Amino acid sequence: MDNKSLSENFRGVAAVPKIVDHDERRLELVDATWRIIARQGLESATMREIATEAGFANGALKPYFPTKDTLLEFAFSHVFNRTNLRIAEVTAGRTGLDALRAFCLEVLPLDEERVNEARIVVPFWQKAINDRQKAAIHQESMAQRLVAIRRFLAEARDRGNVRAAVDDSILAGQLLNMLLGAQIEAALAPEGQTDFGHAAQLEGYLALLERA
Amino acid sequence: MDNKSLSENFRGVAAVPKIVDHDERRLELVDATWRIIARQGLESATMREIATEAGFANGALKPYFPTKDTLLEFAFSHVFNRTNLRIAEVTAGRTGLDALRAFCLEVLPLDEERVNEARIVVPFWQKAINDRQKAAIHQESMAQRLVAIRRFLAEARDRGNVRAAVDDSILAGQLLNMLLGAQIEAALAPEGQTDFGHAAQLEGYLALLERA
DNA sequence: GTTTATTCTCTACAACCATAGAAAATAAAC
DNA sequence: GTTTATTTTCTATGGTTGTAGAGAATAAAC
Repeated sequence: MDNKSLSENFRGVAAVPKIVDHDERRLELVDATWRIIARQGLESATMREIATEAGFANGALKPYFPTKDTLLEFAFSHVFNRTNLRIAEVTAGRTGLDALRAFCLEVLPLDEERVNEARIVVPFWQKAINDRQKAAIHQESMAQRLVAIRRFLAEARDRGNVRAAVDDSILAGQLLNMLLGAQIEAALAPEGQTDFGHAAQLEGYLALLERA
Repeated sequence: MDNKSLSENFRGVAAVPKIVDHDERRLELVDATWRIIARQGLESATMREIATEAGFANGALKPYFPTKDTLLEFAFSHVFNRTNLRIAEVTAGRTGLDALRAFCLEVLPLDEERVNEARIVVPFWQKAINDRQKAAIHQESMAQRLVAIRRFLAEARDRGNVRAAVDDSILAGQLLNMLLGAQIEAALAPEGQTDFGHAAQLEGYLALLERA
């Protein structure tokens, strides 16, 4: 009853009026949640506030998310998935250092949208510290990114573009942590600031890989 | 009346009984807060819980911290100060890469105490996103650390131990972000895990600096 | 023991929260 | 218009929180 899927909603046989696409509505609600957290912080993301932001009254959320925790988990997952999709798009067709650069430029908080993403992710981390399920969401994404980075590094090494005398898995960990740190810096910066020198840090790091 | 300082408390002249050292009590309360956040997370750090953890009843905190926000801000500042003091101790008498290594090893979450510190810092970041005053605490500490890192790098360069063709201020930013990222990884890891390969990442990074 | 200033406990309160569910509104099908 | 299943509003409830303040407990000084 709760997890109505797309196909169930569009049953054209029975003469039953059904207007809302549940999956789509869930995304709408997640989007409203996202906006509130980015604008006013996690503590303002109450069920009432989310409902209002999405244009509904208090109780309208329950048919789509049975509890607040369900909603938040879905929302956080969605942000990670969206970023991962963007990464996949941007790195498609690229290899080696070129792909690695595109990957990092897509994750770094270089514009307002990704600074907002950082403002979502940091509250998520706080929740994940004491919630194994949320921590797993993070760890899966990170593991996935580590694999991608290592693949790009291996390609770059084959081509002679990476000569660093340091193991690739260590380099990948360094880079991933740099990206996480950049998100913290961006999330804590005063409203409106978008340049933190992160692009230069990335180029500098790639230069280190080539020369050493 | 609220901000009684050490000196005011120890007035030996008037015949007034006064038992509690207010400054010391504040530290006790901050310590209790610290333990709760490390053990159960920020959301469990209610005034009641903190009072109980410190061995008092609900209302006993108010004479020492007028509001919860005052307490939290003091607590977070204290964690930063403690870390900065440890850094100062450990780097005293060292210079160059040697000092840089000691600095990083002191910040990285390499043992349970510093993993707990990470579990304090991440919730702090979440609060700081929408609180300019708390964000300033973070930014000051980071600025201070950046200066220290740059000094060590300059010393190492003078000695020929750093040959990277990348500006020192960029290197410092990279390293600081790596350290922040490491704290996130540690804070989100399952209870008890203390090895994340961060020490190897540090050695790898220092190797990059020497060779490039 | 009495006095006295301080410290702490305890109860109370108003605000806010997530959640539940009854009732109203809605819109397709006939 | 009527029926019908769905969607949404609205009100209520139980729990938790930060904060306030009266009173009890405490311990030094005499």
